[in-house]
Amino acid sequence: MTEDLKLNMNAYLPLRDVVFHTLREAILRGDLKPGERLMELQLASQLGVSRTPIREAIRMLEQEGLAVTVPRKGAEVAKMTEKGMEDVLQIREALDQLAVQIACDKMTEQQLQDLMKAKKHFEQAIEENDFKKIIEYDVEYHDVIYQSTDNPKLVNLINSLREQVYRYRVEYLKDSKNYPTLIREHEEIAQALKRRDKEEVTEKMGCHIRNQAEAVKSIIRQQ
Amino acid sequence: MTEDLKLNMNAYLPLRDVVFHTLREAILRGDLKPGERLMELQLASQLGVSRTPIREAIRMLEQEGLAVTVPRKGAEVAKMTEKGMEDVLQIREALDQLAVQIACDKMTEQQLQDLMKAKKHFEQAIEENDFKKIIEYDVEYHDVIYQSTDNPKLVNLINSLREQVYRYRVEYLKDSKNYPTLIREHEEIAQALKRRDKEEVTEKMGCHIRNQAEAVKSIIRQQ
DNA sequence: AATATGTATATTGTATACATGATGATTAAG
DNA sequence: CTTAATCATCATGTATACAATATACATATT
Repeated sequence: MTEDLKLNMNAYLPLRDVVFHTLREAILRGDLKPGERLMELQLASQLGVSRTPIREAIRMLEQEGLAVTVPRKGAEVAKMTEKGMEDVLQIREALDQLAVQIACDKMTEQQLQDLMKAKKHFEQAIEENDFKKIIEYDVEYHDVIYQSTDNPKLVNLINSLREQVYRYRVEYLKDSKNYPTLIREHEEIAQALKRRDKEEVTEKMGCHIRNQAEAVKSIIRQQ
Repeated sequence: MTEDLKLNMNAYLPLRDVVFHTLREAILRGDLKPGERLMELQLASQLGVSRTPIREAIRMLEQEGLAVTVPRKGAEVAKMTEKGMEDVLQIREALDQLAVQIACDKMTEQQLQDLMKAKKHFEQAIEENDFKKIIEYDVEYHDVIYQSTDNPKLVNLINSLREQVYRYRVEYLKDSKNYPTLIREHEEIAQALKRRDKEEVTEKMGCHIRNQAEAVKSIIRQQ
């Protein structure tokens, strides 16, 4: 709550959208922590806008699953239980597997190259121990796969599920003992995609998600 | 637009929620048609509330995928293209298959009985040609399966996908030549669930969704 | 005739005022 | 000292007022 949130006013966008993106980022970064209250007046004065765009942004966060509001009590940043995380990752496993299966059919040569590039950058970032880049290229690696499905609704859905894991997964990516596994899994998935081997890639993606699930759940338990 | 929308004021809920549910129902019933504009002032006067709850409800509809807004132009009921429907149903196939797979493990005897009951009611409604009940028990049949997964996030997700198909699927359910197939598929799925045969139930559910996909797509083409 | 420009009007965007309900502290009763 | 009641305060819920922008139509200019 002590953060000084700032708006990116450059865009010619309704304030509600700017506020929405600002709050969303703050939640994903962990600046706004799970359970923290989202008080309209306070946010309004911090961001220098009125309550109206704040309220509308909160409605949007709500539907994204990033905020929860109790009528006449107010909104707070959504908390994630271990069970909730299990539920989310169960869905993500299915959708990520769907994504790679489609990718086997639709991925272009260009996209395969982009995938290899993201993979390589990810490995370099790990060597350099550049935490920010590790996250960035991990996200990009998966993005290439999602984009190749040519199904925007699937991409949106997975992204909104990813957001819910994101806040906790950061800890997982900070722990260097996980790196060898991650590199290997990315390699295996990429190779299977190159061979367009649906069965193999489905299996490997399943492992990849399930490993994350275990790690993230143990992080939640620690809290 | 000529409809007289009415609010269910009985509930002790913020107006935005009441408005949200009202508009959502109107969209799903087809009273508000795809592409129809959602004008704040007009809706506000029709529903007898101010613009504020209308606006917040629209933000919620937006995130549900039932409305689309262009900044400074306004909101309209989301239109669904054939490609969009394909995309949605591709996701639904994966998630409905996930649901029945989980159901194989978790479904209780009670839930199996509820499933058979919904199936029987569905068949009766078809015999009586009671269109409203046909829809009602088709929804209930699938709901029993979803509930048995014990994964509320999955249930929510599938429901929001279902809504997007709903408006078009109604035509499919009106066409009596589809009934024998539907009855058979429900029977097959129920039997496979009873035997807790994951492979079989996955396959049957896939067929069920893909058949719907074809039908709904042809309905969209006709428009 | 075609394009550009101006103006009116309708609609959305934003701020603010007022109403209502929740929360917590204080006080009175037991 | 405990408990219940009351009230003050604060946050949310809702309505309305005002500002900014888009749209359509009329008019002018080339």
